[in-house]
Amino acid sequence: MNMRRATIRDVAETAGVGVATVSRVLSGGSASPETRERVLTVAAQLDYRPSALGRNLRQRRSGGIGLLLPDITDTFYGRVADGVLACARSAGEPVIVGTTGDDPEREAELIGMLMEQGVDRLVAIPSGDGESWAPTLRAGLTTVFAHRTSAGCGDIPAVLADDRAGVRTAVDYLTGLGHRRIAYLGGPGQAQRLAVFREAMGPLVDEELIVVARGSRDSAYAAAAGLFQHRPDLTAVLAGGNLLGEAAVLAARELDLRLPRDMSLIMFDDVPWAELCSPSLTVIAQPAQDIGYRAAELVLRGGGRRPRGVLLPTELIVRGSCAARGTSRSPR
Amino acid sequence: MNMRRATIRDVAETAGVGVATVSRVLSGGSASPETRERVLTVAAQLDYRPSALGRNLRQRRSGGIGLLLPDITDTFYGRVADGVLACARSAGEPVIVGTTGDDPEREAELIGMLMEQGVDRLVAIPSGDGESWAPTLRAGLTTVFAHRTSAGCGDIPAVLADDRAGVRTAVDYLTGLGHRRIAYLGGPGQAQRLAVFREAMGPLVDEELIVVARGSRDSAYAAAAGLFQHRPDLTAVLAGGNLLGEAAVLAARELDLRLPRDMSLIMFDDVPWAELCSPSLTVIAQPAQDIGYRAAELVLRGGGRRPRGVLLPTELIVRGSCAARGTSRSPR
DNA sequence: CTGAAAGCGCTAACAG
DNA sequence: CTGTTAGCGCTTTCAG
Repeated sequence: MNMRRATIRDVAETAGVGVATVSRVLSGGSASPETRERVLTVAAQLDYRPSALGRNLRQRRSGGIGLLLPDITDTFYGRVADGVLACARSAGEPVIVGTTGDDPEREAELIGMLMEQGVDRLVAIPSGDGESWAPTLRAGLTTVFAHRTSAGCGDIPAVLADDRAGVRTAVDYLTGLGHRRIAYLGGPGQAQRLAVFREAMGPLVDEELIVVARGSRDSAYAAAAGLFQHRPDLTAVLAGGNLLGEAAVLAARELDLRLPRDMSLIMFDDVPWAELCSPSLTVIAQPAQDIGYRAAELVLRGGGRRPRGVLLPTELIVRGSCAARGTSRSPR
Repeated sequence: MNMRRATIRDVAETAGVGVATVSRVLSGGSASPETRERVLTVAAQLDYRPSALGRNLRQRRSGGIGLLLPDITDTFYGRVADGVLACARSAGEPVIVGTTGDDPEREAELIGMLMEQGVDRLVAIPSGDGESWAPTLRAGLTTVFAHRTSAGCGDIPAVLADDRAGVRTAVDYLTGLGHRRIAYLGGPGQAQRLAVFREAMGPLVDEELIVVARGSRDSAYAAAAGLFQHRPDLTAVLAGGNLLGEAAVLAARELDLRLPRDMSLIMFDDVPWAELCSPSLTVIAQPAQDIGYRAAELVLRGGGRRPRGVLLPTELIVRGSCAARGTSRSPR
C-alpha cells in the first residue's frame, strides 16, 4: 500500500528514454515534441513529482528563502511575513521562518541553521549590526533587508517605509497643533527613525523626552510609564511602533492622562485596533505587506543589478488621538 | 576569498580517518576516545558544518517541519506559529510556513510543495475535510492538527483548546446575567465550537441568531452588521474569534449600539487590544502559544504511541463588555 | 573500532 | 536531439 514515490528513473524507463531527457523536458529544456509529450504523459500517469532533495544536493543549494523577523506575534511583522509568503508562493518557493527576538546572537544562530539547510536567499528584519552580518554576507547569502537596515550594511538592498517622510509628517502635524514638548517612544533597531525625529524637531528636541524600549511589551510599558511620570510637561508623543503605541495608551490610562485632552498621541503603524481604541488613534500607516512582498521579489530576482533597495510611502491617518495644545496640562 | 564550505571528506582527510568515522563521531556513534577527540578538533578548526542537503537526500527526507495556517496576519494564528517556532528552535529544526487562507485547495497545493521538499512532519490548522486530507495521510506525513480538527480525521492527533468548556462557561455566564437571546458569530472551520454552543444553549437556541462568516474581515463585519440589524431582540453575542469580535465591536458602534448597555459581548481569544477597547472586552482566553508548542512537540516525537491529542484549558476573563440584562434594549 | 563502498534523486557536461 | 556518466555530501551496511 505504501508505494515509494516515483523517481526520475522510473519515468525514464517507463517512457523508454534517458533520465537526462526527462530532466530536460521537465525543466523546459529542448526536446522533440513527441518525446516531450511522451515524457509528460508518463510523468502524469506515474504522478511523478521531482524530489527537491536530489536537486538541492546536486545544485548545492536548497531553493527556498529564509525569513528572519523579530517577533511573529507582532501584527506588523506578521503582515510583512504575509507579504513574503505571498510572493514566495507565487514563485513556488518554500519559506523557512525564524524569529530572532531582536537578539543578534539568536539571529546568527538562525542564519547558521539556514546555511546548514542550504538556504542561500534571505529576507531579514535585521537585529545585528554590520559586524554581526559580515560573515553571513561573506558566505554568499543573497540578502535583502526589510523594514529597517543595519548600521554598516549600506550595500545590502533594503525595502523600507519612508520613515523620514513619516516622522516629518507626524512632527509637522503635531507642531502645527501647537505642540512643542513632543516625546519620542522608540523600540530597538530604529536608530534611523530616531535620527530623523531629532532632525525634524530641530531646536525643539529635548533628549529627555526620548526613550527607547527593548522589544517586549513589558519593556515598552515601563518606558512609556516612566516617560509620562517623569516628564509631566510633555504634551504629545510619537510612538515608534504599534507595541509602543499600545504601551502608551495603557500607561496613559493608568496615570489617568486623557487622550487627546492631556496628551496627543501618534503611533507608527496602522493596526486594526487603532480604530477600536477610544479615542481612535491617529497613525502613520506603513505598507507592511508590500514591504514583505517587495523584499521577497528582490531576493528572488537574485543578486541582479539592483544595487539599492526601495522606499515605500507612508501615510498619516488622522483619527481622534491628537488635539490642539490647549491650556497647559493639569498638574499632577 | 570565497572558500567552499568544508565537507565531511575534508575533515576525514585532515584527521586521517575515514568519512564514516567522522559521520559516526558527529552523530554520537561509537568511536575510540582519541579518534573522537581528533575528529572533533579538526571539525572545529575547519569550521565544519554538516550539510543538511547530503543528509536529507540520503535519508530521503528533509528534517524540518511544515506549518500550515489560515492567516499569519491574525494574531491568534501568529501566537500559535510562535509556539511552533519556539519548540522547533529548541530542537534545531527548521520550519517551513505556508498560509492557506482557509482554502482547502490552496492547502492541498502547499502540502504538495512540502512533500516535494521532503518534509514529512506537519503541524496544521486544517481547512480541508477528511476527504481532502486522506491523500496526505496515506502518503505518510506525520501530522498533528492544532486549534481545530477536521471532520473525518478523528485519528489524527490534535492539540485543542477546550472549546466545550469555553463555550459552556461563556453561555453560563451570559445566562447568569439574565440573557436569553444570545447570538453566536462564528468563523470557518469551527463546526465543533458551534455544535457546543447549540448544546450549551439547549432550549434557548435560536438558529436565526447563529451566523457564520468566511475568514475575511469584510465578511466578518458583514455578518455582524447583518445580525445586529435583523435581530434587534438579541441582548448578547458570543464572537467565535478575535476577528469576529473586532467586527462585532465595529458593527455595534456603527449601529449605535452601546456595549454593554445595549448588548453584551464575549469574544473568543484574548488579544492585547481587548483591554484597550472601551469598554474593555470580556473574553475566553485560549493558550495559543501552548497549542503551537505542544503540537510541535507531538509531531517531533514522531508517530509514537500517543494516539489522541491534547486538550488545553480556556479561561473566562471578565472585563467590561457584559452587563446584566436590564430593561429591554431601546427600540431602533 | 574503523574504512571502503554503495547509493539517495537529480542535473550538467560530454559524447554520440 | 538524446543517452551515458559523473558526481553533489552524507549515512549505512559490510568487511576487516
